[in-house]
Amino acid sequence: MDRLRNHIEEIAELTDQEYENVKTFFTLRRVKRNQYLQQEGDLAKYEFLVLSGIFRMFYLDEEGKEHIIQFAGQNWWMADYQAYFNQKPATLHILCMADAEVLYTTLEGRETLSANFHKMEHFFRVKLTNGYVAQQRRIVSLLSGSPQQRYEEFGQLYPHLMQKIPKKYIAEYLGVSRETLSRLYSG
Amino acid sequence: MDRLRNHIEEIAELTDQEYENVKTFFTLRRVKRNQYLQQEGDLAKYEFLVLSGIFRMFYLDEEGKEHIIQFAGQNWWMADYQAYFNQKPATLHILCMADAEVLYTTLEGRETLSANFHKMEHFFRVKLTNGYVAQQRRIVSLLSGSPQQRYEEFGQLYPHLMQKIPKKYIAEYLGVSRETLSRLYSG
DNA sequence: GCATGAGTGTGATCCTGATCACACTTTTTT
DNA sequence: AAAAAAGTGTGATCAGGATCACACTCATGC
Repeated sequence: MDRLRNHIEEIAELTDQEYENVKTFFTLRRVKRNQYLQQEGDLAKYEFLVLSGIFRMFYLDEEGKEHIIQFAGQNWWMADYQAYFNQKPATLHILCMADAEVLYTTLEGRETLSANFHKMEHFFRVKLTNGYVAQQRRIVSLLSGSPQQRYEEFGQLYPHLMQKIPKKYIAEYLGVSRETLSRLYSG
Repeated sequence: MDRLRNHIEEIAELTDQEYENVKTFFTLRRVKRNQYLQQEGDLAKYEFLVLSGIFRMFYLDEEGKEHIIQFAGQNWWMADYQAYFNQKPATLHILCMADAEVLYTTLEGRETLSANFHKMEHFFRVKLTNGYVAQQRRIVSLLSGSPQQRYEEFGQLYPHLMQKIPKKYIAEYLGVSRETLSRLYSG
């Protein structure tokens, strides 16, 4: 279970003792394909670090259409953060797309770790920074790019996801119908 | 110039001595309407905390069309963070829309403050958290909302900006033409 | 205070991408 | 191995919103 340690130490080195303490805040959970990690309406009590497998997090609109906010593969963190940070019911679903293992923690865990270990606060800040930048880039892409451009950009940023994930869902991530996406390369 | 202190202390209390040190990392700059704080191609050396005035940050596409990533009013932080964190040339423009005062700092400033003061790392983490949540919400809105819904949501979230900012730019923020936006309420 | 430019409303037309429909393939499940 | 379900390609049609054009109002800067 040192995968957690390796992951953290990409950003912040921990002593053995520190790590022993840190790891008590995380719990392992195995999830099978098509299981929900969270559904709309559930209290967003946890956030997840994906150790293996793939997830998608999406908003289900009034017409029952999915809009994918995020995919998450190995070493990605994932939560409906709006709900999580306010400890409110989630508005997003998190669904497993390939058998997975995740570590989960609570908001209290995150905040306690941040308060007790400057290193962990640093770790979370850096992670958040990266996430913020990725989202800013995505907003630019959604506002200004054609479906074509968005698709190509996705392929460049996430080549591994491109292979593993059905085009259908990539379309939902890009905000384009699957038919239109299909015509981008077959047409 | 205690506006900085007040702003920080909404999240982290500082001793006088700490604050004296912290403030040396910030510099004040006055900016007039229609001045650029940053243009595409400039090294993204600074990030900005707006003390007064209003800015817009936008991407200028190949056809010369603006796509607004963010507005920033009092107490908002703003930068082309993708460029800033990598110390690369900016791809976004930052333009003053109403006479303003800003404090600016450098990436080195941010990182030094974070390393030297756990409190400041906390401050930045909390700020980033809020920004991350706001962006996640915006992505949901862009993916799933009609222009109508996006417009209403904007009005609810930012009533003050709604009043002060020409509709034209709100349209650019929402990813809708100004004509379409106009017809949403006049039609 | 006048002139220029910026912002806005509104009609007419166009076009990109959504939707609908269906056939075919591949993967999962039992 | 068969059956069900999920994913994909592609044609036909539709529609939401973009674009173009122009008139009018309101700031703003000289």
